[in-house]
Amino acid sequence: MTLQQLKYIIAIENYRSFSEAAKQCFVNQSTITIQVKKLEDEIGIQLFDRSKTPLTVTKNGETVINKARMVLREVDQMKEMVNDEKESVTGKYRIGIIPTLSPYIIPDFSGGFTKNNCSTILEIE
Amino acid sequence: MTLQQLKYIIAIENYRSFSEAAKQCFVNQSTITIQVKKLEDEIGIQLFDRSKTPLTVTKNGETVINKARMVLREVDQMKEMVNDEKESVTGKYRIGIIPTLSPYIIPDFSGGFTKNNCSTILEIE
DNA sequence: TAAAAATACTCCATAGGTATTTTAT
DNA sequence: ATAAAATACCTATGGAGTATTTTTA
Repeated sequence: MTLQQLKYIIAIENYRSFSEAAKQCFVNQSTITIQVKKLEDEIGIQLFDRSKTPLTVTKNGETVINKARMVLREVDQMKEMVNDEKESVTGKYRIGIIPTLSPYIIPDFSGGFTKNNCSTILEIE
Repeated sequence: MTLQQLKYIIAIENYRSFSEAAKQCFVNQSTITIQVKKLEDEIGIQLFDRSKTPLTVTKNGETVINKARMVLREVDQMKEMVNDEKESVTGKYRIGIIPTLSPYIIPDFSGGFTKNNCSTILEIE
């Protein structure tokens, strides 16, 4: 099972079509066909019923696709959390400055340090 | 990002060692090294600090690994749900039988139909 | 000096592409 | 007849293995 396969089956459910899902995922139709079949083989169930047009999602398919959405949501959250943490710089900073000048030189950091305003500090230092 | 890579980083956190994680994942150490580096490159952060022995997990690493556990948990739940549904057969059944014989032939289905007891019925039919 | 991780290759499994055939409206 | 899915075949990327070198305690 790959995260790509999960994206594919979600797209298929959205568009009720292998061809359309392929377009939306920027791959060709045979890729979708093959990857869906691989996933179906791996978990041992049929996800879609292709005997009609448009295709239908099987009962098991609904279960799997709903969970697939949750999996990909977790992955997205992971990336978001990392990006948030990447921007915030943590640790201790010691700044030496003449008291009279400090209000003019040191900007407002009440919002916390970020890579942007922190690089400024480092340059001052 | 692959589900394998997520399994690798979880194993590393468990054992605080690339080599030991490799053993537990039944791959060799260079595979772990390379896959972790690929993941780190993809999400743009360092997950582990290798400059010490045993290695340490970075702050961002903790975040990612915790989320990785949640992702894999969702995947496991997906498989469980599918297996549960695979065993239960749904739909309507029509059984013809002489009333006098029914208590002797038709077993107890109060627990619902499963592939096991259902195949029995089909043979009777 | 003895571990653990990084590096340099090699191999091959497979994701994805192209072209064509089959199936369903 | 036409659009969609399946199939056959090809290519190339990358996951994993082996061997070796660099680190760290």
